[in-house]
Amino acid sequence: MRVLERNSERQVLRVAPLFQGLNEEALENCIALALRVEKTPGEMFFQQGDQARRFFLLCRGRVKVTQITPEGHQVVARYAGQGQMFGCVPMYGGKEYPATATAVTRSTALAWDRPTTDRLMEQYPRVAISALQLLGDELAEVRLRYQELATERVEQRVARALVRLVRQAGKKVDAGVLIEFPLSRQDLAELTGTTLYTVSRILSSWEEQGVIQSGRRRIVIRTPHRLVSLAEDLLP
Amino acid sequence: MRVLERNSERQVLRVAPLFQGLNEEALENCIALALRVEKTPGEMFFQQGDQARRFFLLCRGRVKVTQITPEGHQVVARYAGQGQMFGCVPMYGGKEYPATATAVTRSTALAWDRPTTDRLMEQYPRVAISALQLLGDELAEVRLRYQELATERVEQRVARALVRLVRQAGKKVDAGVLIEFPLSRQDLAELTGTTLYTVSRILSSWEEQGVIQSGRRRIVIRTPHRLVSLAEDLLP
DNA sequence: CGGCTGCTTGATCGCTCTCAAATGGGGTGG
DNA sequence: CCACCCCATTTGAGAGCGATCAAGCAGCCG
Repeated sequence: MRVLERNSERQVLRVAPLFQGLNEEALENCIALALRVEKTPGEMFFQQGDQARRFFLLCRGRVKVTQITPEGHQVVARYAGQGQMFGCVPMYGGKEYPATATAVTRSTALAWDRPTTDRLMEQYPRVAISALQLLGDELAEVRLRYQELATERVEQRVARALVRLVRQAGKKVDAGVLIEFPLSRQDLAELTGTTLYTVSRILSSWEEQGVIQSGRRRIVIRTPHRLVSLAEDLLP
Repeated sequence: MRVLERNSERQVLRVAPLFQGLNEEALENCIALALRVEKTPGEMFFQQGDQARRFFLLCRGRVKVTQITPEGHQVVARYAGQGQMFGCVPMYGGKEYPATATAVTRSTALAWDRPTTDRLMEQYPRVAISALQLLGDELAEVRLRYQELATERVEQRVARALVRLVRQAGKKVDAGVLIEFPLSRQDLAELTGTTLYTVSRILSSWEEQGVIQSGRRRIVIRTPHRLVSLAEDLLP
């Protein structure tokens, strides 16, 4: 059992972007230096404001990354999936985590502490290069979402968010495509910069039109192409 | 003259975050490999969609980085100042520039093409580390602005934007603090995700209250502390 | 089966966008 | 040096998107 888990983690790391180009020996070395962390839904890997001691790579599950303002407004920065990094502040010298990471499904991650991180990047420059690339991609992603938030209507933003979630966590079921982790209206609202009420109204209207089918913290897209045209703001 | 310019560029590079920790010889080497680019106000270093051949480091002047949506809505990502990088896509392997870079004052930058960039990062790992850090800082900055856009009112966002601009481009004059490059209401609107009309109304109201004094593409903050409390949403 | 938690829906309000028109400052060309 | 024109800005009026508040509903877990 223990060994099986270790092996599946190895599989994830082998294809994780961060470790691309490393040979088996290097990979083994990285794994050996990692700490294994497991969380159940609702548990947190770290909280906003904590000392940033480690960075994480998600092997299994789904992690919600959120930020909260002094006034108590919460926004969802992203949902991280298998093979993605989160809490990567230590890689670039930040002191505190600027966000909270919460498991939304049972999740296991590998974590490296700060000195180990530095050592790895020194020893395997490819890792630093990959990190640079991943950070760049993330920057582009956030910029895009910023632009959308600044210029698009709520309905379109919600559609876009769903399209993205489908791409990274969609699972075919007979009724359509299911987003395979619990996702409330509140979550969607915090992901798109609106309120739970508005999201609820939008989803209700889509349900009437047969675009989706939803339940409590559960969404199935029945006609993905229709959702995409909503996201692109094409008139039906 | 030529030599004087070269020397001032050297000064900028010496303190630029990207090249921190490099010795004189390494610095000279970097300079030697760079291309010098000069632009007058309104000219562009590159446009969104162009092949990303080089990355830039601004030695003098001010550069506006903008993105435009398919529907033609423009947003300002940031204003880069002396010593900052822009167009750094090549550092992390992107193909096209995701934004346009326009000089707002007479500007000179040094630029490195893609192979040179790779070589520099290989030869001087500190540069890669610094780049990682700078990218990380920028990511945090964008995330913050995203959060603000999602949760704050327009007036507060405009106040925050002005506070930031004062910090990075404020110049003491007898009437208060001047933002030392031309900045229109339209620019401010695109920087804060609102319209030129709303910005105009807000600035008019602030002018009435004596917080600022403004003219055409010109803003002086008379009472910076009042602006800060507007940005933090403290009641006066 | 009870209660908690998430969801729906109605009513209302107000911030902000939109469109229209006028104003004015500054630079340019004669 | 002056006049003109362009562009940034101001201001008003109106509409509407989406937030807010208040209730009621329903699935699900213990």
